[in-house]
Amino acid sequence: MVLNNGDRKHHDGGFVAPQVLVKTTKTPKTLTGSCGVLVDNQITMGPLTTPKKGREVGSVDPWTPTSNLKMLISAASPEIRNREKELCMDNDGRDSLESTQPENGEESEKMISRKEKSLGLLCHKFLARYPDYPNPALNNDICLDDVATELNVERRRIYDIMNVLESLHMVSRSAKNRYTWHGRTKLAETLAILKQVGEEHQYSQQMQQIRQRLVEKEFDFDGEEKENEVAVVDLENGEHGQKELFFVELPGVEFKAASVNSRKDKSLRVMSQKFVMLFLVSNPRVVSLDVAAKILIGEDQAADQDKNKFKTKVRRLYDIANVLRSLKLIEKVHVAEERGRKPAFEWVGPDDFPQVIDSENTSTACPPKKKGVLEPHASADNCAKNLFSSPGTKRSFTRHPSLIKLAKSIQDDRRKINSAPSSPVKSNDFPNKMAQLAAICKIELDQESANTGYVLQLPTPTSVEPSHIPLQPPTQEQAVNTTANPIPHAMLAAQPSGSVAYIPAQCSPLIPVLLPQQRGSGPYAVYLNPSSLRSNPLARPQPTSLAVRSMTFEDKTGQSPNGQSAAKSHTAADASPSGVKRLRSELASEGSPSKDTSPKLCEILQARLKARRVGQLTSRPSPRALHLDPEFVNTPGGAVANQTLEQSLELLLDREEKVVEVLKELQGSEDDLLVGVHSLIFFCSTLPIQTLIPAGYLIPISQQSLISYKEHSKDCINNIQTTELTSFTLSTGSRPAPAQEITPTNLRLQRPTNAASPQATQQAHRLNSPSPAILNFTLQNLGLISSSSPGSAFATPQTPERANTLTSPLPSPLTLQQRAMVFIKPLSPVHIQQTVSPHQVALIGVQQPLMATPKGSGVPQHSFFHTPVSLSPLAAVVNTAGQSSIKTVHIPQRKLDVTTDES
DNA sequence: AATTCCCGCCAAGAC
DNA sequence: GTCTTGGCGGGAATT
Repeated sequence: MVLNNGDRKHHDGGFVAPQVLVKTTKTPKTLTGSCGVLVDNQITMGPLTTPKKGREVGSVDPWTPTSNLKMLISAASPEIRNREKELCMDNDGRDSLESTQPENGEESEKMISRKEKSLGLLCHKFLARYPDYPNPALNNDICLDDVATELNVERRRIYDIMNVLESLHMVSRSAKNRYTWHGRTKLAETLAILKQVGEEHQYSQQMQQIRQRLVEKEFDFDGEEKENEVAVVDLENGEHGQKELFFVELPGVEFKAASVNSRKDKSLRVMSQKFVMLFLVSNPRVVSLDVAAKILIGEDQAADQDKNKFKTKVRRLYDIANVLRSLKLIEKVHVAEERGRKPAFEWVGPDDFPQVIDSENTSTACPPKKKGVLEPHASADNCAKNLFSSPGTKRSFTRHPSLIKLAKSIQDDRRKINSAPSSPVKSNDFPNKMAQLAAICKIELDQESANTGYVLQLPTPTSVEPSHIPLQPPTQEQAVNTTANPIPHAMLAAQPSGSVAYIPAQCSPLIPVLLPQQRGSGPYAVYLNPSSLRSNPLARPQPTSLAVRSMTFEDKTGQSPNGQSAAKSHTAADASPSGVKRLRSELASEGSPSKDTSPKLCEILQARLKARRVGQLTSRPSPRALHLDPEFVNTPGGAVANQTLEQSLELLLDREEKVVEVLKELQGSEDDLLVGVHSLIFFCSTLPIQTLIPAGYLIPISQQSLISYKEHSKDCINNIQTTELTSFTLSTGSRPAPAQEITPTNLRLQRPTNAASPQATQQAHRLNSPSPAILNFTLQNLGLISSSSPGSAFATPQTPERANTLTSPLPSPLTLQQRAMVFIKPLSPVHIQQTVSPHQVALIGVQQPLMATPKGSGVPQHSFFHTPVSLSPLAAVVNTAGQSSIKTVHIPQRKLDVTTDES
């Protein structure tokens, strides 16, 4: 009886599936999957044929093989039995999904129909298990295995559901095999953001064009027209809307590559978001499948090869739609057309959401799907120049090969991230790496020092030590003082080589953005602080209380902007307080002896990062955070007031001492200071002018959370020391602000806006718990972020100095600042990857407590994001270019994924 | 015939 | 090697 049913798919030719499935008429696939039992009543067809189901089988004999088999199986396997029970129960309950229970052959047969196994139904069942508005205090952990078992489905199906839910931020991945349920708590925000992004992309217009085209196509062929139309759109949008398409066009390889590599990370999620965007921006909230598919594909491509692509896209769209339907966000409808009716979906979900973000602020992202091969270095340079050189210009960077490369790297990272949901505790890794790092750091430091770069003095190679700097989120007031902006800035760290700019975000206090680094370096993390940007565009960021200072590594190339250099030096000097020395001395063990020269934590960190990076050249820190397509944005950085700088320095010094102490403790306990570094702080004094940001998955981070974080930062620090720094938990589960995607095009939108500040301030004042995402983000950033200030770097190749100093004058006013989008991807492990950062970046590592939950931070008020998995949250603040005031960004939390964009 | 979409192969990356 | 994740598309089920 048993037989393997042939697999249906034998791509290769005959591949026989090892798995066993049971396909009985009656039983739905309950047994499949892990159970592995299988039998088919029928012998199936050869390869390529799909096994027939139910009825057909039924025709054979419903009972016989299957039922018997089942019985046997169940007898043998309690697990199976349980499943069956569960199944029944489920059915009973809600939807009358009918039971697939085999008990009756006949009934089962009926029931078994495909519908019963539909993704929508499955999603329904899944949703029924969790409350729409979960109590954050409770454990909202979702274990995929459990769910799959309970729902009696293959895991594969669960992934589909989770990906869609994740795109709406209804769940977030906490670890391998684990997700955290958020329910609809973030839905409104997410939708608001998606709407904005969609608007920015001008999806509605695109849809119009496509519709027209479709109509036209019927009669005449127009390939060219399309392009023209597209071009028009692009002009308006700044192109980002169409970027995807462009990508496709490029080498032509993209597609292939993509298919090969496939798994473009989480494309389903990206698709899901975009699909939702389409609804949100279209006026009659109706979107037909074909139009959606075309937009999602980038329709140009469609021309050719892409029938298949289109079909595949449509399939996926159905998958997504089914989940969305079960979420009651859309409904299936049909649109009448000349030729008949076309399948379409209508949005029935919430229609008005608080407009959290300014449209301008939002950024758009493009999916990085394309992974074209790019030229390595050259492209990187070009990219930097082209992209960043002129802040004002908005071009679609996506097309640039270098961009593609970036996208690719991002994807890779994402993939890694995704695939490896590492457990939260990766601290283990650190030790091993550390040893290498030390050596590497040394070498690199030496080299770098030779090169140029550090504006700050590189104290000593020894500094390599992990600089753990306690993050202190500057209090709001502090932040304000320093920057004059109530809101912290976001900063972006870029690698030396890479181009990066920071973008300020209005929406959320902090928006971390990860940028892919071009060269081996990891992605950049950027935090934007909307308010800060606004407030003082010119002012330079100061190292905030965070005290981390950025260091520039490298940079041979660029020269830092003049102003920056001065400022930098200044800060550097200040920065290195006695505490630093202490650190050094302690750290000295690792590396070269420390000197009196004011070593800075930042330097140390950078060095470390760099070293690490070297060690991990291959594995770049991933820009995990980005889900969406990466896009790049140019943002002019704002300058931060210098005045505040000094003040901030003082604070910094104070904190440094604390940090030092902490570090000491850590060393004592840990092999490596770096180990377990969870939080990073980046300061960017300098402001990068432009930023490239990959757009992707959006994850909102609330300013409030940031704020709250700041408020508590001190406490946290203290706690950290005591608690081992375990959690930097900023994140408390409060609602994050929505993230936006940013596209390069958006950049132009940017405006230096001082006016906005009031809002920002208000927001800042709100207390929100920091979103956990932020923490995660930060962590990621650690590895990812390059200290170099992209903007400045790119914009001004010449700025070696900027890197070092906190201050870097921004050539351009803060244009971008306003909004920041964040895409957060859940990272589980916190690896901090160090990248060489040309610019100043301050990182602070806090040891992660293994498995420690975020809540560790002493801040009671905030409930942590409960993370099922313990991920250590990282907080990072980055300043890149310096000018912008220092704002501290803290990101709580463990996973992230998000990228944001903004315009 | 067209639409819908289940199913599971298989690649990628983490262990 | 195993396991997790998820792209992908054949082709069955439905309409």
